[in-house]
Amino acid sequence: MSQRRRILVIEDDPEICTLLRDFLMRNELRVDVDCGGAALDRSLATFGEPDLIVLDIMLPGEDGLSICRRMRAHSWVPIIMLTARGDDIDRIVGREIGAEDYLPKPFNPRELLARIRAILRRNAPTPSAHRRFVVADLVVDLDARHVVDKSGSIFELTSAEFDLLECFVTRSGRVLSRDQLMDWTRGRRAEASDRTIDVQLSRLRNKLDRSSCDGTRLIKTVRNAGYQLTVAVKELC
Amino acid sequence: MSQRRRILVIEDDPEICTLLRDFLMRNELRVDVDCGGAALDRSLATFGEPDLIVLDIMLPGEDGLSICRRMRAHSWVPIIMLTARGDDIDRIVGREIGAEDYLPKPFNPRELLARIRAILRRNAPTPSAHRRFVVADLVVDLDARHVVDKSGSIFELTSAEFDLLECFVTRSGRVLSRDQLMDWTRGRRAEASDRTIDVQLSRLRNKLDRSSCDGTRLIKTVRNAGYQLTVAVKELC
DNA sequence: CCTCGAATGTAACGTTTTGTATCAGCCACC
DNA sequence: GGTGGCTGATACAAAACGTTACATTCGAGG
Repeated sequence: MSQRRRILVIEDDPEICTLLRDFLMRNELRVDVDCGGAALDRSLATFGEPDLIVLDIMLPGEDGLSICRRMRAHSWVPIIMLTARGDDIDRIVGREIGAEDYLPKPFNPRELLARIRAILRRNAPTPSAHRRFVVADLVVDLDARHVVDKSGSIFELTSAEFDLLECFVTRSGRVLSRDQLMDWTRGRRAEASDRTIDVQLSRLRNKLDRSSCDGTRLIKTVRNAGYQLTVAVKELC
Repeated sequence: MSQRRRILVIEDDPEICTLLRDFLMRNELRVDVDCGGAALDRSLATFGEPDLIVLDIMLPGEDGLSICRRMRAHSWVPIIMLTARGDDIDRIVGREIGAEDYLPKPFNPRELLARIRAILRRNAPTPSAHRRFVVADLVVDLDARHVVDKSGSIFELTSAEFDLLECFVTRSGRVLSRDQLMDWTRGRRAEASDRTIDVQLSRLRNKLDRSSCDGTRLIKTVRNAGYQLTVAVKELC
């Protein structure tokens, strides 16, 4: 993907804002985050239409539904609404509002990413291939959500394990704290105790190190800081 | 989606109205819903003839039969009548009334869609091809509502199974929640228990994975979120 | 109208995945 | 060597999910 697609996020909760901006930017998307309908208009005037808009339904001032309807009068930029449980979904994705998709809060950032990618792919001139990464002698396929080992045999991880691995692969080299991993894999539904990440990581290590030949640990512990993927990651095109 | 066909629905039950509008719009059709003969005349005057009319036979005021007969005096727009059990079908589709097709209430929205598609195809300026998608080594034909495997042999799915598959194929890559799948396959008559989707999906997986060679599951589970089709989907033209 | 069989929904049970608690080992520091 | 904070591993219970069996519905064909 030579040219990064631009996503505009309209959201008033600063915590979700940073979470989304970080998460999406690490995933090859250009992201503008702003709050409220006025900001949207300003952004459109300055930068033109983005490739996709993520729009919270509950905003101070003009609400998301109204903004969406207003957009639809003159534009068909795909819009994903962040809804609350109980919102009238049919109306939102129907003709009256005209959103392209919706996502009930609280949501997993990965799920939002999947929806964004799906919509972008649908609107793309050429259907884009899977995003795949080489890690040591393994190949991690983020769209198929599996790992291929040196012998070529496919290797399934559980949902949580793969989420973790995805964090490391797309942020190769960085030390990731437990809090960050928690945020990125669960999107701040984080009620789980801190040690949960440790256990998941232990299970992930078990599977990875068993299938990757050389005895070294791919994911290293950084005491008092978190974990770190210590091998180079190369993206396949 | 170069040109959406326009459907006009004349129906007085508001529940069926919203149901049909939502369901049909999600299936690439432009839909106007209105109630009663006067509304029909108004709509014709404003927007011109639609590509097809869905007409309830029981309406307050002028009934569907009369409206249909009146239309036939000057127009051959295809009309599908929604009939009650016991209505005289021969008369309705016969020369006297002249409807193109009929559907007894209560009906499955999907069945209505199939009939609409059939008629639109029949009346299409160019005999339009089936909408077909390649999924792994299978070909999914949305209009024939069947699957063709690599060996070329046709592969029937049950109605509900195909509905599910259609959701995934037309929304490739997205994580689809159970609620969404419920909405899309039944048009918000969702009285069924949550686990129904699981069972249907299990049955679908059985058939798909048995006929698609490579051992991996085409549809993966995303814990706490739903299901996801994890292979690239290419549309055939 | 009745019967039959396929398709579907529901409930129950088995399996996998996940979160938490617990204990043992490690390291830094005293 | 002892201590306390941190981490790894394991066990176990709870939750989510998969699958099967059975009841129900629906439609075809007599």
